[in-house]
Amino acid sequence: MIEKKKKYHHGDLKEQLVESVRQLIESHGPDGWSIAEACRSAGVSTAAPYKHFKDREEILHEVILSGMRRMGEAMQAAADAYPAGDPERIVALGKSYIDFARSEPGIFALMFGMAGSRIEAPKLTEEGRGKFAIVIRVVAEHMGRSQDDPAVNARAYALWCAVHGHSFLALDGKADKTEITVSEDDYLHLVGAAFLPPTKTD
Amino acid sequence: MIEKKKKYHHGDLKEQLVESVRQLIESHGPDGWSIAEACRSAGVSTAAPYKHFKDREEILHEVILSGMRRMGEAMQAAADAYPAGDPERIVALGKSYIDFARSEPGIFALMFGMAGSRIEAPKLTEEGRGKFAIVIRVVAEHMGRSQDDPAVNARAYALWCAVHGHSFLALDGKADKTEITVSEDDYLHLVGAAFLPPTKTD
DNA sequence: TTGACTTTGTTAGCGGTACTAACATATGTG
DNA sequence: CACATATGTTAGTACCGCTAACAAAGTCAA
Repeated sequence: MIEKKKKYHHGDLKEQLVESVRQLIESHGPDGWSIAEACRSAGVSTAAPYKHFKDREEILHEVILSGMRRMGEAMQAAADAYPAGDPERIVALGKSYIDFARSEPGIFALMFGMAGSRIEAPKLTEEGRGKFAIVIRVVAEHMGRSQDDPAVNARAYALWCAVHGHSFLALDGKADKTEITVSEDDYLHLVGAAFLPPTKTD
Repeated sequence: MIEKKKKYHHGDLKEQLVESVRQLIESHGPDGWSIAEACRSAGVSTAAPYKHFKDREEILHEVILSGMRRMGEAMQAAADAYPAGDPERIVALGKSYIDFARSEPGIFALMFGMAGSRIEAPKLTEEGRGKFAIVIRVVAEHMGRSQDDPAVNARAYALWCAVHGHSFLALDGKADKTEITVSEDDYLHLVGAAFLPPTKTD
């Protein structure tokens, strides 16, 4: 019975490299990784990755993309946990966003800080669009309006910004250690109430 | 008449290196710079910077710090352009924030994306605190309450998050090219009105 | 089965980068 | 002027991204 007999061909190198890089990013920061180090942890030579990726940036894209998919699933799950119209649904959606940022701060920073900046990756922007679509849909259902309604769009965007802004500021300790006294839960409810007054019935 | 006769001593290397790095960051992205390249543009050897900075990170700190100071001044100037209580004052403050993010996207990303992450720089967090203090003060004056009032704190924080979130999302083109239809001006007024209702008089 | 083709590894090496050590030159102060 | 200090240089180390040339393993049809 060969458990992990050293094979010449790794068998699953591409995915393992992505996972190794992900771990390195979480433990040493968005820039605290190298192809060489990921290779070491995967037990292959430093040239091996180039059979699967064009360059460093392409590896990073894959890592970010996997993060976006995880985040999208978390948001979807959070929204599904409450019925349409329940104000807590919006709050839960925001919480899932923030929770992801807190549990995977390195990837989160890369996803939205654009690390290398000016990344021209259609797949990434497409994934981002998909996540905004979730917010749009939840807001539309909450307000009982069409997803195309400008008011829905504006409020969904405002919610996104408020949640995203808090996520970012909370990460660096900007929110904890300065003079901010409002709790996260209170903040989320304040924001939800501000942009989605429950009196909306027309 | 010696204009720029090659002197052995540069005379102002420290500041010029910071400026060179700043330019490189704006033209090639937050990670698109190297000490070597900055040295080339300053006309010195690659070892020269180490007489002024401990390492790469310390150079970056200085660059980020200078950006924070510029941003703080811009915010202060924007707030000073309107009298206390004028709702446009809040909007102008938010605009100045966004304008800075747009005019210096590279530095902005580093300031809040924490690029290298986990930067333990008291001077940086202190500068950040100072900028939040501006918002607190403006909101307190607007609401006619003390700066210590929890309601002031919560609203100031919400405004900060909303503006910061928009700045970040707007930079990567996430806000322009997706289905977001609300204009920036409308967004700012919506946010301002949501958190600072003009009916506040008690 | 076998033998060609493809895939996925390897080693060796190039050029670029951060940083250090040892040395050289300018500046300022008694 | 003499000497200490500040600020530059050259030379060298170690690491990294990436490529080229080669080797082993998997695939598939005759």
